[in-house]
Amino acid sequence: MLQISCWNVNSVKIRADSVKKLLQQYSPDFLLLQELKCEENVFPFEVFEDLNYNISLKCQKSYNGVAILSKHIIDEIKYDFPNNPCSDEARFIEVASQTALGYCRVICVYVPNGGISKERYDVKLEFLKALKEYLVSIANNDEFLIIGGDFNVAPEELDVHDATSLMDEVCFTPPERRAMRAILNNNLVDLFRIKNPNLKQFTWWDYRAGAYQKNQGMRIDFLLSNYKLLKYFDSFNVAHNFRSNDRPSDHVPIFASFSLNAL
DNA sequence: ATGGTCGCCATGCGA
Repeated sequence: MLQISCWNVNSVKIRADSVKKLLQQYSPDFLLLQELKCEENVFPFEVFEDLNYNISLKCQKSYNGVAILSKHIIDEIKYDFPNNPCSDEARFIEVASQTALGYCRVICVYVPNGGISKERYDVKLEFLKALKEYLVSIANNDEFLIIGGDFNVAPEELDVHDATSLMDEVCFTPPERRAMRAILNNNLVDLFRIKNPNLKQFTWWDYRAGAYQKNQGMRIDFLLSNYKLLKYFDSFNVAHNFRSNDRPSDHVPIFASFSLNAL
């Protein structure tokens, strides 16, 4: 049994108790967090200290920030990938550990939103392209590989509430969708979609305009695996009830479980 | 077409 969870928390300090509850309730082997929004010296280590997770961080003041919390001993750690156009921002962390299934490489990524300006939009496309090149280079290695994160792209019409009205909106423009599909078409599998081919299920709803109440969201958070790990894929869960919490993140946690019995 | 809400940390900016 191997379970991986992924959540854009939109401030780990505000959401620390909620993160702790997730760890206690689900006990994932790995928890991938995005948008920590704090520096390492104010990360709420004390909230998690009795839970026996190894915490790997890439932090940045006020913005971005990614973490991987692991039950397993961290054997390798990387803080960047080749040709990342946002190397000065905290958007990527990678670890590798021995697990019950075997040696497993885990990547946590926070793709730029790209909605601020044309320049940032172009940087987003470059980021996705460089990330794809990196993932292609490692996907067929003889080890398990899982990538999770907030990709800020909804690749298909089924991944948004209203494809017609969103066609020119950032996160759903054709170039972004092509860049995302290029990642999904290169030896990696969109674990939610392979399990739910026709299900309209979102992972993010805007705080504004009652978007959650109207279920006007997008599926922009993903867990992807290589084919070596896909063989053991068991189940996928979107914890959409987290969006009803007091002071929710605008994203909800997602979970993928793998088991030797899945074969 | 506009503005709606959060979280950063003290003000507008990013999402």
